[in-house]
Parts: sequence; structure tokens; C-alpha cells
Amino acid sequence: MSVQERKERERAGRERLIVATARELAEQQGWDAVTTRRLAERIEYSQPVLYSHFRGKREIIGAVALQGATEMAAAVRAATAAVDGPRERVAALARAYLDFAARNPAVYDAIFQLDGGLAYAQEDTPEPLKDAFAALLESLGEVAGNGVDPGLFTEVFWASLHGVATLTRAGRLPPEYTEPRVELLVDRLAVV
Amino acid sequence: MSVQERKERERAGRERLIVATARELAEQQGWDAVTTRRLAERIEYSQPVLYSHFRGKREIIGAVALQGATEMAAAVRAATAAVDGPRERVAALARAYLDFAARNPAVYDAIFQLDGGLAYAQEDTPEPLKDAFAALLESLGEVAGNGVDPGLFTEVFWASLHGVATLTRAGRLPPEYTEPRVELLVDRLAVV
DNA sequence: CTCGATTGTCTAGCGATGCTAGGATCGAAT
DNA sequence: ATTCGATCCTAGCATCGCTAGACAATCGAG
Repeated sequence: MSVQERKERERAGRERLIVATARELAEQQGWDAVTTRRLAERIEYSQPVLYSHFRGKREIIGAVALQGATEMAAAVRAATAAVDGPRERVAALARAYLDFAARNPAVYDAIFQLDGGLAYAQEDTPEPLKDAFAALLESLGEVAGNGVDPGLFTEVFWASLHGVATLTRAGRLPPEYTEPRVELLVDRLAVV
Repeated sequence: MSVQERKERERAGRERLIVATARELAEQQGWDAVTTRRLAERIEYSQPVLYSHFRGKREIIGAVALQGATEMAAAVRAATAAVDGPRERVAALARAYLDFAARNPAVYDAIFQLDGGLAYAQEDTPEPLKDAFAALLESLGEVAGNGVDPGLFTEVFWASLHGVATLTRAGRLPPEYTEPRVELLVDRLAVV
């Protein structure tokens, strides 16, 4: 069985290489530059190899999205773990979220803007996506206020952060006032 | 001069036809379906004619975006004009905004998601875009609260609406709870 | 009224895209 | 050693945005 196991390991390694390379290329030159040819060339295989791992480009984007969602959940949890007080925890969450979006724009796009063929807000939603939402809910649920469903509150707060993140990166909002925007959002939305 | 004027009229008419057709096609089948060939076929001219009006596909998207921004500004003003009380005005604005995004998804994408080659938040920003922001500012500036810059407040409120609009349409948020989301945003963010 | 010149439009084609069919190659098992 | 199946690559399809160059219609000058 050792031969087969080795092959599977190699195959899994190549799949990781594809995802990592796609992500790297996207961060460097944008998703438009991530063509199947360029990607194939970078991993030093021919195009059709990509299609033995993924159904198509969409699924590759989806794989990057799932990886990114896992990291984002971890980043949010790490940023909020050591902070005292619900209000400050939420502020730390907001900064961590926007920081992640600013540092990994291509990954953020893969998660929230591009079509990666993923299901959202359903039963068959992949675990990393559910968990990313759960990470937000953990801190945001505390400050929903009386009579407001924590899930609904989390959705709204998240949507606000998402709006700030995307509009900032698209050049619709000048980036230098991010911090006062965060302050405003936290002060008004969070009930402590 | 009459001959030349007639030609200019015809040319302007054809340009409007291009924009209207692109918009229609985008709303019907999505922006991916708006190819230069299909667009040319629908207006019953050959492809190169498009390039005598616009530099390329980007500029066509930009033209749809400007048209849409004008309409959105009008929709927001119409929805808020006859409403008494700042709080209710803001709620009406939020509903009108989300309604516009839901009813004109392709146009909304052209304005805020796609690359239409337009400048934002700068001096050379096209007038319709500035005016759309101004329309938001008119109602939102009233409820910024003490010590908060109306422009900054408008940006944040707008970003929140944008987040709800995009996440809803992308399937990230279940659409049936839009109204309580609006209530929450208005109640918490607006200071009356 | 005729005849170059200009303007306008179209046909044809370029390079690049996502994706796939079919043959070559290589390793494992008999 | 030979067969056979898995693996990979070459080559190609349809489509994309965009453009060059040919052709026709129109205009102004004589």
C-alpha cells in the first residue's frame, strides 16, 4: 500500500501547491492575472493537471476562499482573546477584520466578492465559512443588546465592516479615516 | 449646418442605445453576458462601432454606472422628500437604497463593484457620483450626532447599507430579514 | 455635375481566455 | 518480460476584447 499512499501524498501536496500558487499570484497581480495557463506554468505542470484537481477556475477560487476563511476566523479569535471588556473586544474584532481585508485583498475577494461556487447561509455551507461567522458571533453576540437576536446583530455588524472594507479598497472611501469609522461603528452599534 | 446636426443627433441616439442595451442585457443575463459581440448584434451594428463611442467595455460599464447613479440619487431624494422627522427620513432612505440595489442589481454592480474606469472621492469624480453621495448626505447629515462629522457619518452609514446590499444579493445574507436589519441600523446609528 | 477627399462602417483577424479530447508515456502487477 | 491502467501533455475548440485595413457613402471644390 505504500506506493499508493505515496502517490496520494504527492497528489495532495500538488493540490496545496496549486491553491498556494493561485493565492500568491492573485495577491501579487490580482485575480485577473490568475489564468489557467499562468497557474500551470508556475506549478510546472500542464493546464489539464489543474482540472484533475478542480472542476475549473471557480473551484480554485473557492479553495482559496476556504483557506482564507479559516485564517480570518483565527485572526479574529486571536485579536479578541486577550482583550478585556465587550466593547474593547468588539473594537479589536473590527480592527482585525479590516486589517485582514487590507492585508489580503485577493483572499478577501475570493471569500466575499468572487464566485467560488460556494454555498452561503445554508446547511451545506462549508465548515470554514460557518466557523468564520461563528468567530464573529462569539464577540458580537455579547453586545447585541436586549431583544435583538445575536445572529441578526452579527450579520448587520459584519455587513457594515464588509461595506467599509470593500468601499475602502475599491477607492470609494479614503483610507486614512478608517479608525474613526471603526470608532463610530462600535460606539453606536454595540450595546455595552 | 443642419446635416451635421442631424448626424450628431443620430450619433448621440446610438450612444444612448448602446448604454441602454448594455444595461438591459446585464440585468437580463448578468454582466458576463454583455460581450462586445452580443452588444453589437443587439444594436444591429458591427463591433467596431462600439469603439467609436467608447474606449472599450470598461467605459460602457462606466456609462451605465453614471446613469444608474443619477437614478439612485433621484430615488433617494424622492423617497425622503415627503417624510416627516429625521429618523423616519433615514429609514425611508435606507429602504429606498436597498430597494434600488435589489431591483437593479446589474446597475448597482456597475456603480460599486465593477471597474468602470471612474474616479471616486476625488476632485475629478463625475458629477452624478458626487450628487449621489450628496443625496445621501442631505438626510444622513441630520442624524450624525454631536461631534461627528456629517461626511464621515454618511460614509459609514452608506458603507453599512452597501454591505447589506451586496451580501444579500450575493447570497451571503438571507433576504427575508432585510427590514429588521434596516430597523437595527437606523435605530443604532442615527442620533435623533 | 464631376471628382478627389473625408468620414463612416464592415469584414477579417490577432492574441488571450477557460476548458477538453486523444494520444503518448511511464510505472505496477502478473 | 509483457500487459495494462493511471498519469500527463500536446493540440485544439469556442469565445473573449480589441484593431487593422478594405470598402462604401457622403461631402466640398472646381
